[in-house]
Amino acid sequence: MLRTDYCGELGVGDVGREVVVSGWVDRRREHGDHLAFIDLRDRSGVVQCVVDERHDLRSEYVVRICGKVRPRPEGTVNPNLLTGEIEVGDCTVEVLSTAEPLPFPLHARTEVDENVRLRYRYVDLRTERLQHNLELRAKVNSAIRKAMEAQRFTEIETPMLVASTPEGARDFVVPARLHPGHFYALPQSPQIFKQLCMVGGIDRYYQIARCLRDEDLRADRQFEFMQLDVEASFVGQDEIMVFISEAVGAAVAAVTGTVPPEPIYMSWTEAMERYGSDKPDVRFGLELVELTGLFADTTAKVFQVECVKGINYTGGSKSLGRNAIDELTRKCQQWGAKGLAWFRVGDDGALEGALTKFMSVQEQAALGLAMDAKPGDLLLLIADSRRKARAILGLLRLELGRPPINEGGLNFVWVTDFPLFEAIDDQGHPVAAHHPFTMPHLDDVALLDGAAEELLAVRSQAYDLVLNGWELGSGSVRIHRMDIQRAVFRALGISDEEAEQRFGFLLDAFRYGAPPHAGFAFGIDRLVAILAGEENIREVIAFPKTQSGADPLSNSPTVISDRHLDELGLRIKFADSARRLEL
RNA sequence: GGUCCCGUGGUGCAGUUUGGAGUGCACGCCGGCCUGUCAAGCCGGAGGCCGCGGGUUCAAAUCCCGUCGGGACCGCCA
Repeated sequence: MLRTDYCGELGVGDVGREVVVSGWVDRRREHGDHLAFIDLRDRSGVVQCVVDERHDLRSEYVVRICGKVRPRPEGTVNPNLLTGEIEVGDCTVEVLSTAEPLPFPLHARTEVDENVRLRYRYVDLRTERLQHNLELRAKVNSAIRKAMEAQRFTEIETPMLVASTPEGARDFVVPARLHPGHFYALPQSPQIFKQLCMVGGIDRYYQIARCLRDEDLRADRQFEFMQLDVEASFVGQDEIMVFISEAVGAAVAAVTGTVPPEPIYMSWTEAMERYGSDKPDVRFGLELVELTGLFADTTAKVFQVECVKGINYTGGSKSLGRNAIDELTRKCQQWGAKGLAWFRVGDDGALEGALTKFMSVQEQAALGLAMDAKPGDLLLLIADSRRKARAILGLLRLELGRPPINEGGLNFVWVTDFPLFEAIDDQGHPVAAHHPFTMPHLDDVALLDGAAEELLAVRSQAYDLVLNGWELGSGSVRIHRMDIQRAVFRALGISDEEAEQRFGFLLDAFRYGAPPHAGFAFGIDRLVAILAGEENIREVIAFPKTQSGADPLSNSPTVISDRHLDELGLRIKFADSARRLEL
């Protein structure tokens, strides 16, 4: 027998038992020929085994140890170890597998280079950090499934090889061998299929679905990611938010043991005005202050713009020197600002800054009052279009005050009343904020035939769930009435023919009895990362890719042979030297 | 497409500002000693294309240009 018990689960209750434990040699402490302590590690933890005879045991050897559990002698109990009250004595050791020294230490007291960690991911997976994170992830998945099933949702699997759609993110594409010159796409999300499920009478669909988007990677974005994907018939926004809150609450409870605090509800406009972001991080202040009215009659040219907003960086006048402020200015410019207007608040409460000479005394006083300026504060202002001023101050706010992801508890925010269209493009057509099947607010449907500016005022029945400043997911009530769908397409500048071509099969389906329906999807990697206190979703994914989309472990992506290409009817247009070298 | 940070024995770092022999620290590794340790201890030892290429210089880890790799971010992600 290879094992009777897990190492980390042995305790005083096992004293006297003959046990067999197997695992990796975590640490060894040898005292000559007749005494050695072996910390044996498996997924459950570590137990000390006392070996009385000589063995050539090295770190990370895989061994099987038979022995008898006994209490540790007086004075040798280790309170730092879960199994520290006992040890396994009278051990016989069998080496199951030897091991070369690891490429990096498992008990790193500092971070190891990520390239090395990924190249030897199978070693990295042995660390307590990743073992814990992956266990946590499994608990989240399990809790979500139970919660969705309890709410009478049915798990449905949708295809991985789907049709490419021009909307949205860049598709990953798969050549169709049986149809030369044709391609499948890997799904960005099961969006259309889950709506078809509603037409199909599934009523409540869910799936923990793999989604793929060929966009640049970030700390919170991988090519592949997992979503809890949900769609339900005969319900609206409020019911969906309850379904999702239940699932997320169950996941949090499964991990932390307590239900999360009630979410905050906030309109999109409020989020943009107060936090400069549609994913507001409400864990800290530094809220944006509206100043446009204050400068209505200003003679200062920089403030004669659509919008002036600012942040009072409390105490910033003392903590930030001129270089630091210049650095902030440079960042704001990189984000698209023309500049950053700033004022120190002097000990007497008066504003000091390059722009004061263009401002009246009244303006300076009103600015100080509006921003609740105290001596030592630093006032940071952006004057620009409303859209830019909000966005840039939103980024500046995070730069100045964002706490680590694991601080401040779990702050869920439902952001509601997103606009249906987020901007007007070069051709004068509005750009859909969510997707073109999103239901407008019924009160705003009449505006759909209006001018471009009116269209931007159309609210949608779309909603996002935000946690500690990360967008967890988004959803919407879908259009199930052809007249409204046509009006939205018309507003988007999509002709009937074009709509038929692009979304024909969905529109066809809607002709045969489509129930009112709504849905949501949220990113499980992000939820797990936040629950694990990780700033980066790579830490909660077993085999992630680097920022350049490569896998140092398996060396993907790779070139493929010419024979392989021929079979698929493909020819490489830009063959670089690397490709020629490898083949 | 763009901005910024990093690259030095297996690992983590210092050294780069102000050029002067691969100079140092901690961990790991190898050998020896050691019967109650637990990040064991003590003694000894091995291990380097300073990411790569070019340039400046009497002389480059150090300065300059390019390039590759990793990371953070902007754009992008309906």
